[in-house]
Amino acid sequence: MSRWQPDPAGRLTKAAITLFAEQGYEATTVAEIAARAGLTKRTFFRYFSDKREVLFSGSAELERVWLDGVAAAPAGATPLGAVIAGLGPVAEMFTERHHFAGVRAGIIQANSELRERELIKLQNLAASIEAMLLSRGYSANAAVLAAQAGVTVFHVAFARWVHQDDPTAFRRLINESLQELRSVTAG
Amino acid sequence: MSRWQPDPAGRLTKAAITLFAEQGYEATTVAEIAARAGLTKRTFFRYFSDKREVLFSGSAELERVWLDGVAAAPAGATPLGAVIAGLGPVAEMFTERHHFAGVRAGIIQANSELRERELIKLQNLAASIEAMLLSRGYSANAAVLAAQAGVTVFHVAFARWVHQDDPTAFRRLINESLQELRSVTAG
DNA sequence: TACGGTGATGGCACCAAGTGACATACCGTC
DNA sequence: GACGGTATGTCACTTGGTGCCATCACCGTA
Repeated sequence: MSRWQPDPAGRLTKAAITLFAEQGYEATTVAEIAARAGLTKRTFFRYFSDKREVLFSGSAELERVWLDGVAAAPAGATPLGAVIAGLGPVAEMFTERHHFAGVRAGIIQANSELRERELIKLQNLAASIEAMLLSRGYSANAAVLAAQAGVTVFHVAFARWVHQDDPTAFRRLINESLQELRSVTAG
Repeated sequence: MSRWQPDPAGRLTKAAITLFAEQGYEATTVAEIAARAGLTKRTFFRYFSDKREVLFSGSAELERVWLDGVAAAPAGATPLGAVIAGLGPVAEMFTERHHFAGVRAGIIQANSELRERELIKLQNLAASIEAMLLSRGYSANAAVLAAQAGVTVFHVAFARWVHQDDPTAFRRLINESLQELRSVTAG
């Protein structure tokens, strides 16, 4: 029996999602997750700073893809235009993960601690986007609001996307949310 | 020495804020807060569901005042117009509490757990506002986005308000944030 | 004054999250 | 086959949070 099995973080994540889906987040202990992955509680906390974080390791990839997309937007774009343009690659990335995203979203929605963590991830994302917009030369005020508005559009569209069947609908839902935000703020 | 001193929740809140400001949130234990208020850890958790909640008991009042303000908006108002109109009474309410709000905001900003709790309070607020907008007859799509946009405007304005000197500037900052959101989403 | 009922508080045992210190196993290299 | 670095395990400990029951203060009543 080898102590050194490959991809410990991946095994822990898989074990955690299985157990959370089966018996709920609160009813699952870290020791249980670790045991299922053939590891110990102490090792779990070497890979994830806390119990919730095991569900959010993917947020780094979301941030990277989105920021790259914003950076690649045409120079003449409006600030919100650049943020929304960055969601193109994001929508592609999520298309293949519709089922997983649904399972994960179900787990998160069922627990308030996990919803808190999701919100702060989105807020950190907004802060990164804001910094990116500043580096593109937009004003500080425009950067704050465009980043917040963009994250709101993403959040609303994402919630709708996981609750319906077509995995390829994400881009359309983003455009719809954007138009709704525009019509609500117009005037 | 009477066991029954008045306003236990208020004493716990005051003790908590003092200790958090002095030595930080993490370095303060619940037992310490309770002892300072002349109570025990067990009693603390009878008044607050967890350690963070001691800083957020005021959010119920914010929600009540804001919702009442939305309900009192003229019938012909746009959804976002009604939400922003509801911020009038909110701005009045906060004006007298500028110093306290600043101390509290400093504590919250210094700790990521507390920022998480603040974000979910805002999100719950948005959900309540959304329900209120639905009851006023707006469409579901408009209600979601107007509630989100209104909370974003409040959040941005609040953050600016606690970082400057004039306690009466809240209403002006709300209007500025709203205009910035409008100009960012225009087009 | 005595009495009993009600509700708030204290005390205790307990579980789970999270951390620090140290021991131990694996892996490559020489 | 010895060696050093890195990942893992073990153990002890603190703290947040909860269930259970005892205890105390208050209040009405006789």
